[in-house]
Amino acid sequence: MSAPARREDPRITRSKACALAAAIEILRADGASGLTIEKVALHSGVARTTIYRHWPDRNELLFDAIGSLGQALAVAHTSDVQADVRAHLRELAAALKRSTWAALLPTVIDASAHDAEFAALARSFSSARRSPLRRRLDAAVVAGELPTDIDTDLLAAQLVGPLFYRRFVSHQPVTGAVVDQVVRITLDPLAPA
Amino acid sequence: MSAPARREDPRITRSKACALAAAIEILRADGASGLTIEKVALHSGVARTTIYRHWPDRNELLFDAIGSLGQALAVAHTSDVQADVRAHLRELAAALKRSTWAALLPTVIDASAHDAEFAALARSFSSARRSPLRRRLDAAVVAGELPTDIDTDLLAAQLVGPLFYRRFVSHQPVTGAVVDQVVRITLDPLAPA
Amino acid sequence: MSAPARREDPRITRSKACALAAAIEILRADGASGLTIEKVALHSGVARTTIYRHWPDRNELLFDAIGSLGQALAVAHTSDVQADVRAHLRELAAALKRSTWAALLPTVIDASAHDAEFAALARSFSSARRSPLRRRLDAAVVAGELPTDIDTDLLAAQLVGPLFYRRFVSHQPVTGAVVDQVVRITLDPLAPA
Amino acid sequence: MSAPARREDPRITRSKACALAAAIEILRADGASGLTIEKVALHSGVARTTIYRHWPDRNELLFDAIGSLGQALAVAHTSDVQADVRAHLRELAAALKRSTWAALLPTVIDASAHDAEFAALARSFSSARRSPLRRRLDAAVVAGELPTDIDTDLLAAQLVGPLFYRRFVSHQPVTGAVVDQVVRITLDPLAPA
DNA sequence: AAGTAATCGAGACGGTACGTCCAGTCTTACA
DNA sequence: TGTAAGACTGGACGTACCGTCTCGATTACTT
Repeated sequence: MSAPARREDPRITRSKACALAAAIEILRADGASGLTIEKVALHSGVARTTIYRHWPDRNELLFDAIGSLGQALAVAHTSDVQADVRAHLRELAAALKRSTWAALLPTVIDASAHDAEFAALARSFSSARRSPLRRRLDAAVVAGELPTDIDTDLLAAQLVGPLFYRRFVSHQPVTGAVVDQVVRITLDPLAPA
Repeated sequence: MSAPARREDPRITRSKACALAAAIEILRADGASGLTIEKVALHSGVARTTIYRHWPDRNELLFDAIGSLGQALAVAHTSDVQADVRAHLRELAAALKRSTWAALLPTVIDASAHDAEFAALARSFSSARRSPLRRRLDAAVVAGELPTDIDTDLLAAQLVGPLFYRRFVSHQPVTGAVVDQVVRITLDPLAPA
Repeated sequence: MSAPARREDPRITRSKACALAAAIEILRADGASGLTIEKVALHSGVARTTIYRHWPDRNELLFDAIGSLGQALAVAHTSDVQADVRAHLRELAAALKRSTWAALLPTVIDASAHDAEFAALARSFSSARRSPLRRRLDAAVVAGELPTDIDTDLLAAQLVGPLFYRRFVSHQPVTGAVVDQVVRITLDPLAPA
Repeated sequence: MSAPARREDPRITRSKACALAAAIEILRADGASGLTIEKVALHSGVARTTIYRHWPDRNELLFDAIGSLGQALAVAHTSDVQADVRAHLRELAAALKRSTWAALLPTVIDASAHDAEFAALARSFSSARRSPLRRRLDAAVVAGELPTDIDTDLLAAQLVGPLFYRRFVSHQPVTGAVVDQVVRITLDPLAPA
């Protein structure tokens, strides 16, 4: 929001950036359990000591590295909710399949179970990601495309939940057909007669 | 497939049982990241060496400890699918809230992302858990309570997915109202006219 | 020996004085191994950088701090060498027991073994300290109180050496009786008949 | 005294011996301040962890390394005290000049000032070294070669003290002439008429 | 009195060593 | 033979200082 009163020492900026980049790289390659301060120092050229100067411990670095990853997907606002939602879920399905974000989500989820800070991160992550969809649904309610007696936040969960479930719990593919059935069964009946 | 030529040495049985019990205990208390061979040895009285004799490494022990936990929930078979499903989801919601199984699921999910063996475990876990529900839905299709042109496996995911999503991803409560809306929106329209 | 071309910047003077004072303080409290640039900076309020500006490294600071400590003991010049020497050795014994100088001497000795500069410091230290005694002995030779065929420098060592030995090597007390026997055995037979 | 109830695990014996040997080697080369667990591990091939298993910290290892060094010099027992003492002091002078023991003595002395354990080591060191000389002097007293009203322990200090003083404090050479004057001035007058 | 230069504090940086914890392998001695 | 006990190598942890290095912000001197 507001610009920092004074700008950060460029050396700090540089060190942090280097370390973070290396951390993300390692994360991508070896997963969260492979993220080691030692390795980050080696790969980034930043001294171990310096890394500790900026992140109190391994977890904080992991946290930051993951935190610098989330990127919400936009949702189109045409006159057809179902089409908009379907398009969004297709993008989500693709992201779940390929993105680094999806690859690290299990780690975040697991860490959330034991660490309050991570839980907050995870929450903000998912709510930021969910909110575009939810806003679209709210708009649909306003537009009379959906009934008013409905919890749109939960509805959003009903739309994306099955995709997450198949991706992470049942380890089944998230195909276009899957998206289609989810959207059809969930939204079709809600459309005004 | 053939029965073991000789019954297992009772000492081995004992050592394994002790170690596993201690492992589960620790898992419950400190989470998966706190599961240390060292600690298991200490708490169980079984020597570190012995543990290594029965489990090649920490992960295998973790695997076994978690594997000895899964317990599928039964689904009633009355004449009312919706009621049966609703009851099942309520139990699931409760399990998600309180059970050790739910507490360790994130760990399994995370481990699955990096370890094929864990992925298999997770898959079998979830399919075993999902199958009673799926069988109930299949029965409903046969009974004409649900249309035939539907992927019941995916339908099951649509029913449980939102619950998992709220529990682990968005960290929102999984209340009775949640279950109700999910069941209503998903199954109501599928009921025969 | 020539006066500095220009007076030193008062800020430098102040910084040096503060740092040195703090260094001596720490030396007294924690011994030489506890003397840390970091601590000096903290205790003195002088920045670490500034300290490094005036002393190339930790050893130089240690060197200066110790160097600002030496203080030769005077020797009386009455007509009785033995009495004068005895009085001097008594003072020395007291200094060995209590003074900061004595507390730090082992450090100087040790450092001397590895560092030429320290060795020079130690040498000048001890020779400055020894010289009053030696001058008194020389005077005694001139006065005919001692034979002329004697190495007075070594004789001085024979007088003070046993005291140092007991203080630092054998860790035995240096009492008045000790001083008495040393003086008696060493100087008595040298007196003219 | 008593043989250990059970003999030590040969692996321990080996590890300790290797580490200690490397430590002494390093001590000889770099002095006590250069003795680093890291270096010992590297040079000895013994793992750092193992070293810590046997010595709680760097100081203990230093202690042991130095402690395994002391070796008292014998004193001859002919009918001539002065000659015996002179020979002994000559050997001592040589040891002071060349031996590892002498090279490390300043470190021991310094450490003794701050560490009670080291002080004890130093004391036992020097008393063991001094005792042969003292015994010789005692024998001389019994034999009537020396007066009975004399503290032989202090007399020993009077003989060796000047040598230590010149070696470590005044950094002057300890020549044969030095030994001669010390013996002559100290013992000559004590001889029976 | 203003302008220049020296000195200062604050603290980031790459390093070395510390002492700790745990992993996974191994050896020895006991039932 | 299997187990308990525990030593071993090895990797990473997080901490404390080291000595070097920018940076503005004073503070002293100079014209």
